[in-house]
Amino acid sequence: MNIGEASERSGVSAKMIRYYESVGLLPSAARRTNGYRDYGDQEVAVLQFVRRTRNLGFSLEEVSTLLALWSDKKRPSREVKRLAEAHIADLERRIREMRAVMKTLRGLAQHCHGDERSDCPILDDLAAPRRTTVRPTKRR
Amino acid sequence: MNIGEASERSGVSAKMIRYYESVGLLPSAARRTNGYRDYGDQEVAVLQFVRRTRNLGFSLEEVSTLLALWSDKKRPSREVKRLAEAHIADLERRIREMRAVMKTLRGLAQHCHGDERSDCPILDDLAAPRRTTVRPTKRR
DNA sequence: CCTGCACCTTCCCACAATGGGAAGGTCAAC
DNA sequence: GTTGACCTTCCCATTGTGGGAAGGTGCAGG
Repeated sequence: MNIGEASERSGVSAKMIRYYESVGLLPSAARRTNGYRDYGDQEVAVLQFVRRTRNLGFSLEEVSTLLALWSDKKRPSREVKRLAEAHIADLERRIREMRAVMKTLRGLAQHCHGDERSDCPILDDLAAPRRTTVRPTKRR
Repeated sequence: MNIGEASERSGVSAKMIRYYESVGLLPSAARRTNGYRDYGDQEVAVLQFVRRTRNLGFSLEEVSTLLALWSDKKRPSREVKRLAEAHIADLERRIREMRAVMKTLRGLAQHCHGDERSDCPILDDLAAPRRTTVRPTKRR
């Protein structure tokens, strides 16, 4: 089947399928005589795997690792689990950070009238924080 | 003072200070006769405002708006509050999404032995999900 | 006076992952 | 044969940040 149909079946855009191939996440697709890429059910299954893994927030780097583990029938499941748990820990860390930011923002917004008046504790605090503000954190 | 000192005092890297200027977030800095940028306490205060606002996760676009509101003494505080609350809502949405993903991942990881054995429900599920998986969501 | 070092300048490159779009080839249906 | 829906590759933009090159400046010590 053509890339369009593979895209539709897998839920991965044609653009991304070509991109994944170009960066080596996927093997080079078979080509027809006219130069068109040619996909089978096997390839669509891989694309779906990629899409689902991406949907869970894994980076392409991690997807690549998971694809390798997937095709390695003898891999210890430990490795997969470790990857999943590292990802969970990462999500937890990011949520904690976002929560801290929210807390600060809520505190600020609470004291802001939010009406016609011009005095605004939010801006005042951004200009010179009264240590209720969260500390900077590594971004990712 | 030179850009290096302004950077140190504000916590914004020299690289970023130049970048912010280049994209119009900040006005062009004054220059010495030798071409070096020259900063005063005023400018450092602005840089600190930017850094703090960035630390709260606002985009440069939003920082720009907040800077404008900050310098407009007559703005209604409503506008600032609205921006802050929109940002809070955005954080909430993203946290909800990440939580859903975490739930899925925890469920998968739980059923994976994580030892020498090779069978792994995580990979199995990525290959063909048994509808405990989160649905795709708009990324941002 | 020269040298070295720390600073400054601009400019280009890279990242991660995705979309937009141009210029051109192909194929099927009408 | 033309039209329209595909496909191909290639380049550009995004967001925000850092790395690094090539070259100018300024000061301190010899």
